[in-house]
Amino acid sequence: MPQETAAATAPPEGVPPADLACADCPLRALALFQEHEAAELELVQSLKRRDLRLPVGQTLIQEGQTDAPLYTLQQGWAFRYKTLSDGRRQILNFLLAGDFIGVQQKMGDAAAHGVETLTDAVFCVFQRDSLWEIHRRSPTMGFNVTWLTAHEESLVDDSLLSVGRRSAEERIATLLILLFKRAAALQADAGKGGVPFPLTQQHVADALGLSLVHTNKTLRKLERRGLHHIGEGRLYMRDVKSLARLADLYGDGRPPVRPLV
Amino acid sequence: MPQETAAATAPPEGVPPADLACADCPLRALALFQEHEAAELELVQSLKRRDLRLPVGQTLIQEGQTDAPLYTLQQGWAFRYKTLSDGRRQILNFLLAGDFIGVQQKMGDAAAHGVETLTDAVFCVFQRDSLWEIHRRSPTMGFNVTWLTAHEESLVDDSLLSVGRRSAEERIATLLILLFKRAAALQADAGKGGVPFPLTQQHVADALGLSLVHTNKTLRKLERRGLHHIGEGRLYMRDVKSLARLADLYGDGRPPVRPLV
DNA sequence: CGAAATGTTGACTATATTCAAGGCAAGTGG
DNA sequence: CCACTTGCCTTGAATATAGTCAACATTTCG
Repeated sequence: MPQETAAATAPPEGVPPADLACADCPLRALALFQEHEAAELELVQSLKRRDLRLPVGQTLIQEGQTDAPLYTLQQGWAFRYKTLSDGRRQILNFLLAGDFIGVQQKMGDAAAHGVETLTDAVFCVFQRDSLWEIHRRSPTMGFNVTWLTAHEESLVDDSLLSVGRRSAEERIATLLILLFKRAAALQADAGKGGVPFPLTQQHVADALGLSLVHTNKTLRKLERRGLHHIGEGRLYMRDVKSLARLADLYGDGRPPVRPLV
Repeated sequence: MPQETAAATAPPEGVPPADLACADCPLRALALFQEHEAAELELVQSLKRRDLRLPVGQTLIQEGQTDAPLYTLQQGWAFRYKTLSDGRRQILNFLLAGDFIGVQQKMGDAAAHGVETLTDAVFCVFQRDSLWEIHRRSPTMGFNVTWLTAHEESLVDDSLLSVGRRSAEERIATLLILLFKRAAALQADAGKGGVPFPLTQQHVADALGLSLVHTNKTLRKLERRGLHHIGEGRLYMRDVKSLARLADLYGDGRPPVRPLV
């Protein structure tokens, strides 16, 4: 991925918006995404305000924020999270390229969750009322938004099953498999040479409802058993079968072809 | 609630469909639900196939089922769940009157979760392609479906926070408060005399990712402390403040006014 | 009235947390 | 260039929360 060594120094946004037209969005070339009609692309294009570039570790949406716009994650990784007042944090799900962000805090409501970047990232920004405009002007795209929302819910469902009913080993195995599959679907080589893995162990712990220490020990155990390897910010699957058995996951698990807003 | 002693004996469906018109649906009288235009009601009416009555403990949608229709829960309680192959079960969320069911298993996909009744219940049945028809024929109702889906996701988000980061006591307190608020919003008296509580301790355990025994002990502890009382299938709040402090919940938490499909 | 489901409690065990300490790599500033 | 800090990873030991096992009480229901 020719990710520019983009100024981790440049503070908030910077960079002139050499925003690509939606029709030329490189994501659309991927088999993961549906083809959309010209009219639909024009609609999306007309609602898009600009690109937003954020460095690693920045907050895109603050918990409790009231006026957040809508975004599509165009490049990079991020995550949604909630925290308790004493600081305990739960990561709700990870966001990869193509994920649509902000449907939850509908109406003038406060965002019930925060969003933070895991890598340098680029977002397409839509104004707040675009959600309604999409439905009004294109039933198809409206349907797609519903689809994306339902799909994201099913990811959270999966996490809840993990956190509620799987052991630490099983949770880790599940997370590695699911993230690998999602990341691989965004690459041409389908993950032969590993996939990017920008999470720290703290992120893994916060996503799985485990402590940092226990996460570390479990991760090492699986790695020593030869099930996977993490290094230099990449994840390599060494024994998918064993991981899948641990995770109790079946099917090819290839992410379904999906719309892109 | 004039719930007929409906034949728990009558096996699957039985009962002639004395189906009420959507416009006369008693739910619409509640302040919890938005007012809808006549055209919207007609649309919903035209897509509705029939009423479905199920007794307690019946499966509405089986995990992995492929052809499930859409439903609106009209009366009674139910829940969504997932299981691992060795039987461990996680309840994803509870369904109360007005909840829309089945958006997740979009397309010809298999349902990723099951749905089971907690009480005798009545569902409005919509044919499979209604989801698209709703979007096509009414942007407003399409938007509403997106809203409902996003809203349900935010309930699952809340559960995930609980199960991932709250202690057993805190989880129970959170569940009691949230369920109480939802149930109270469906009653005229807003829960002064308690609300129905059809869950067994096993359901509570499965929703919170706890064992049955530990759930029992924690529930008893809170009850002995005078925070709540459960009896004869009803839940009474005795000390909402203490519960809310335990749960780390703020705001009036009154459920938002919502659309009804 | 007996069977089955649900609720309750105590004793024991285990998984996961907390505490503590140290290593390594990268970035910062003198 | 080199101390120094900071963030992330790693490990061992002590502790605690929650799980498992077992038994019995209570309620529901056929």
